[in-house]
Amino acid sequence: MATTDQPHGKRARRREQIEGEILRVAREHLALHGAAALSLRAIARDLGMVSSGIYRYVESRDDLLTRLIIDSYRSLADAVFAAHDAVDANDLDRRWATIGFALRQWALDQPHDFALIYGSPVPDYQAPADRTAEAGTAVLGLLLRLLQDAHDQHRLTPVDEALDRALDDESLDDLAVTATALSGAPPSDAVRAVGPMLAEPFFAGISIGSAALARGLAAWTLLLGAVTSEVFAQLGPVPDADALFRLHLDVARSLILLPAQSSTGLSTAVFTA
Amino acid sequence: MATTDQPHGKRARRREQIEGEILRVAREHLALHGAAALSLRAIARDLGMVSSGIYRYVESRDDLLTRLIIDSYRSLADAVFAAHDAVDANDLDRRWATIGFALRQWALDQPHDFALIYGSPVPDYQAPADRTAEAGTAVLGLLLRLLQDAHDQHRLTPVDEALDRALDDESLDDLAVTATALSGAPPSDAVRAVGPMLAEPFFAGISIGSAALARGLAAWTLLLGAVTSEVFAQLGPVPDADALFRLHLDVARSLILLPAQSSTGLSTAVFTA
DNA sequence: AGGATAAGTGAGCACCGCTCTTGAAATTTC
DNA sequence: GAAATTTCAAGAGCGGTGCTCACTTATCCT
Repeated sequence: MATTDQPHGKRARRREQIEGEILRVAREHLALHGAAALSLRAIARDLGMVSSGIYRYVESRDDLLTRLIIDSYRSLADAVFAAHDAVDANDLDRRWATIGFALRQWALDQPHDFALIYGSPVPDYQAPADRTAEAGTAVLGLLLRLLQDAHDQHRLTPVDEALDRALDDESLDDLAVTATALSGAPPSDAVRAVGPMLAEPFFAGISIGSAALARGLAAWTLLLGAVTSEVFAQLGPVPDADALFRLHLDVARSLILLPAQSSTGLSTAVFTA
Repeated sequence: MATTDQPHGKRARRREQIEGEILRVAREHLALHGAAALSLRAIARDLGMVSSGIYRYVESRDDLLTRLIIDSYRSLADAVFAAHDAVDANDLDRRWATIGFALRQWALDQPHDFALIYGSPVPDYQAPADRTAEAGTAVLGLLLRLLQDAHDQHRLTPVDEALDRALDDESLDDLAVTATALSGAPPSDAVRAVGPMLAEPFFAGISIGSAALARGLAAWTLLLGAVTSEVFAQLGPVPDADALFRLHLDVARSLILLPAQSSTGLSTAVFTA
């Protein structure tokens, strides 16, 4: 009965290194030519190994894509969290703006990575949710925390606003199923209700009511739509993309945050300087 | 000097027919397997011609893709216009809801077509704007007309709302360049300012001010983001996707339309029945 | 009728994902 | 330490792809 479960000899070390190199070269190719042009043979060639050799490390092309997707989610989450955590936690407007700008900048810096996770799903297969869910929800979880803090500071856009009146009760009830706030509801129900993408850890301690969470989702959708529109150039060449994005970001902010007493337009002004 | 410019013999007729069949089969394959799996050889095989023969009719794979993109834009525009034009022109809320639901239904019915035009751009190349611009802007033009009508009926969400206050003057000026309303500006400037996607014919007779147009763009972005989110399953499996979409649609509506006196929630109620 | 033009054919190039066999190396077991 | 076992590199090969080219045949135009 040896104590070592996993091997650790020179072979294992070498394997780990090669796996890392494969992922590194794959990310290079992805950044240069996009996911569609990603070729296992080309990666193997770059690494000086024979084409079939790469299948010792990668199960299939889809498998490699899945790893890249997870990696991209992590990269995005790291960028957004780093930016967000460097901001005064009490400045809700700035936190929202920071999340938005960090997401946008990350997407513009590595458009192929963005396309990988928020563009059209690859060919037939769709990323196995069980491998991408955890990494994919991080940013959304951050938004939830922001909503919770806004709730605690009484800065949430109130429910009786115009846009909520337009939602009749039935719709709101439906939403309570779809995007339930889960105030007090056990996390297991959360997973069932909103699906694996919005899973357990992010709903812990969140209690903001279904309407607020619904508007949070709308803000998120608008933010993501704005970034998508810009990265994919859906409106053609836009002269002042910055201004357009600031508009979208501010509209989205207005869906969740009441304007602070002192500063209006702060979230944009901060980044205009 | 013959009077006929284009040939019309039995050869031309046959060519026209074959071109149509190629597009038809291509659309079949697209619907079944998606754009990434589209193969010229397979199409040629289905048509009983030898693989190289298809290059007499199609310049390249990208060329066929471009035709499919244009076709998809047309198909989408047809669907949205047909639904929209069957609605009372004075009922602005219902017109907006109809546009949104028609877009969503079209996207859900043919997700691969939707991915083709609103998903990640194909491999390296991006669709030549000069061939896709006209078809691509139709729906956006419809939204502009709706905004203009709202303006004329004094139903536009006013400029001094909270979300506009947040936009400082500088931002609004930037936007006036980006998404200028072009009140009175010559169409040639319009093309230069907003790019080929928002080209001449759609700005004829539009005079709603830059702020309203900016909010119109935000509404459009949110709508498109909502459809993208659903078609690409970006939030994972959502139990009540209908309710979530109605929420997004209503939030987007609130960005451009003041609630009518009599009916709140009408736009959703209409389609809930 | 005859030359120009267009369409169909098949071979071929370079690439792709992926599988299988074979021999060498590293590791584990005895 | 030697044998058995697992892991890996390498190569050949299958069927698929986009695309080109030379060649024949059919249609068109004068």
